[in-house]
Amino acid sequence: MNESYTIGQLAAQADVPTSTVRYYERRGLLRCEGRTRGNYRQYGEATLERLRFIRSAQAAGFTLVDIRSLLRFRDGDAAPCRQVQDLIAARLDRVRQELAHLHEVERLLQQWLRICRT
Amino acid sequence: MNESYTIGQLAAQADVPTSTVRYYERRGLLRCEGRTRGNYRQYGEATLERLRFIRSAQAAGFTLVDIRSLLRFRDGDAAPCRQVQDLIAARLDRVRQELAHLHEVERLLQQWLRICRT
DNA sequence: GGGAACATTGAACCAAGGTTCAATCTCATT
DNA sequence: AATGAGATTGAACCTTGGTTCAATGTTCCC
Repeated sequence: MNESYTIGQLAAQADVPTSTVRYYERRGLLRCEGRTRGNYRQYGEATLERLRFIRSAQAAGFTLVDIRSLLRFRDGDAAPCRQVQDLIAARLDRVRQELAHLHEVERLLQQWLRICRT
Repeated sequence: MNESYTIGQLAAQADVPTSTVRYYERRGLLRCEGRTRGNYRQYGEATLERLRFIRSAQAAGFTLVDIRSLLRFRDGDAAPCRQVQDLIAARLDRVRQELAHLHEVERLLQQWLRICRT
């Protein structure tokens, strides 16, 4: 029913500190949808969704700069998607490299542990 | 034949900038084995090996602080190894968590890519 | 209307792992 | 001896993703 959140409510819904929400605003990832008489930020559902998207993109390892690009695509319905595909494909590549590297590291650490136990 | 490297030679052998070698010294990971008349740092094989060890431990994801502990063990032949085992085991745990997370991310990105291509 | 809880701002600060700078000195080669 | 490459130092700066601070203003509930 409630059409609008304060920054604290928004932050709580997305499980983020309010300081982080302001930080994202500084970085151009979020904007508040309005201000109250007392100059408090006001947000709606769309921004909550946007904030959750940011967090999942971060969890997928995108930088805030890349996330800004992802969001620009998400905003401009007419964008060619090509750039976004490239971003995602590049990230997927990196993830696969990291996976390979971590498998190597796992092997190495197991070996160190065996050596260390003797 | 050459028993001794300058900082630049050492750095080149390990493929690290000289600034990084000095930084490791500041952080207590390396010490130079002597100084020339002109106050240039002098290093031997042991330090080169040590530097290479630092780089591989970093590649395995240890922080410089943890590497300092690993090195302390490596230095003191009599140390109980227990601490080092714990460090390695902890890192191995983290690596396995990261692997699981990255597999999840890989799945997610593939899905995004499929969506994006439609 | 009073007090707690929450919001505002810009600026400074943090961790990690380095890099860059300025001014000066040393080393190897010609 | 001169020149250029490489070394010395401490201090300041960088990036990324935030957090903390101080001083002040607003809202909500009793």
